[in-house]
Amino acid sequence: MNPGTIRKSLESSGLRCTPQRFAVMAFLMERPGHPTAAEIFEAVNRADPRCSRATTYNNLRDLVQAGLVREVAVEGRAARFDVKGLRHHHFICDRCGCVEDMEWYDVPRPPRGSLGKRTLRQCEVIFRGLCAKCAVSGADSGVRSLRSSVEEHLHVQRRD
Amino acid sequence: MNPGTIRKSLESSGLRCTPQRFAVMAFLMERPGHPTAAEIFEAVNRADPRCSRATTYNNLRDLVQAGLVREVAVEGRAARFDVKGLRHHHFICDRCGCVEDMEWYDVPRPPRGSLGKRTLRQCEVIFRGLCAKCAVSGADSGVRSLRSSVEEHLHVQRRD
DNA sequence: ATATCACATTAGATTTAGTCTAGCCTGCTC
DNA sequence: GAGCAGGCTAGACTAAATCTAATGTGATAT
Ligand SMILES: [Mn+2]
Ligand SMILES: [Mn+2]
Ligand SMILES: [Zn+2]
Ligand SMILES: [Zn+2]
Repeated sequence: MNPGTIRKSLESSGLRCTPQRFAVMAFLMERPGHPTAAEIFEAVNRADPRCSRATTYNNLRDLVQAGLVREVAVEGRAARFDVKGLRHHHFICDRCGCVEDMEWYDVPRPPRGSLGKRTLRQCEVIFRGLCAKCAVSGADSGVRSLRSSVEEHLHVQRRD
Repeated sequence: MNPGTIRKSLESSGLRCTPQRFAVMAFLMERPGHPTAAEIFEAVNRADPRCSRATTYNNLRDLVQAGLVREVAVEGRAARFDVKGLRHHHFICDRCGCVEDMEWYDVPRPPRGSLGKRTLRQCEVIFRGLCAKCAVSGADSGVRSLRSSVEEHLHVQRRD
C-alpha cells in the first residue's frame, strides 16, 4: 500500500499523520484479517518500539471516530479492527470467533414506523455459523454442535 | 411470568432448575432491557445473596449454550443479555451503547457461492444510530456528530 | 530566537469484565 | 449411608482496555 495514500486518508479525515498513527493504519491495511488491539500493538511495537500501548489504543480510537476504521465486537472475545475499504458484511465463527468479510448487499430498511424517534445510520448484517476451518475439522464438537444436539433431541425450533 | 413456564423451559433444555438458575432466568424475563452480567449479578444477588458472581456467570453461560438466552456484544462496553422470546433484530445506540429490540423481518441469505465451505446458522441485522433519548438530547455532540461534521466538511461519502 | 500552545506520546498504575480454583453442599442411586 | 455428579461459593486471578501525570513535538506568535 502506497504510503502517500495512507497519509492522505489520515489528513483528509482531520488526523495528523504521526509515525505511530501511520504505523497502526499501515498494519491494518496490509493485514486484512481483523486483528485485535493486542495483536496490532504487538506487531507495531515490535517493528518500531516507539509506539506504546496507550498510543496504539488512542490511535485506534481516533481512527474509529474518524470513520477510517471499524471496530467489530465479538461475544466473549477481544474486539477486532478492520480498515473500511469496500462495503462488506461480516461472518463470525461460532467456534473460533474469527471474523471474515462477506460480499456486501443492500439490507432492507426496518419497516416504517418501527424506528420511532431513533436516527438510523447503518444497517449491517452479521452472519454466524462455522468458518471453513471449523466446519471441516471435528464438525461435531464446540458450542454449535452442543446446541444442535440439544435441539435435535428435543425436536425444538431455535428462535433467534 | 409464570414460574412454571421458566421451570419448564429450563428443563426442556436439559438444565436443572436450581434456585440460582431460576433467579437469573426470571430476572431476564421481567427486565427485557438487555442488562449486563454485572447488573444481573447485582440484582439477583441483592434479592437473594445465595447467588454468587461465579454462579451468575456460569448460569448465563449455560443459558446461552442451551439456546435460551442470547448474548449481545457491544463495542467498547460490557456484553448484554436477552431472553430469546420472539425473533427480533437489534438497534445499538452509537452514543450510549444501549441495545433495543427491533421488529423482526427475514434477511436475504448471502449470495450463492460467497459462503464457500462455511456453515450458516443465522443472519442477524444490527441497526446503528442514535436511540430516541440520545437523538433528542443534545443532537449535536458525540461520535455520530463528530463524524457527520467531518464528512460534511469534506463532502465525502462514508463507506461502511 | 524564544515563548507559548495544542496535540501527541509514554510507562506504568488502575479499572473493568470475566474466569478459575479449591473446597463445600445437595440430592440421587445403589 | 457411601458414592457420585452436578451445582454453588468466596475470593484469587487474568485479560482487555483505560487512565494518569509527565514528557515530547512542531506550529504559530512575539
Ligand atoms: Mn471486515
Ligand atoms: Mn433483544
Ligand atoms: Zn472457526
Ligand atoms: Zn442512546
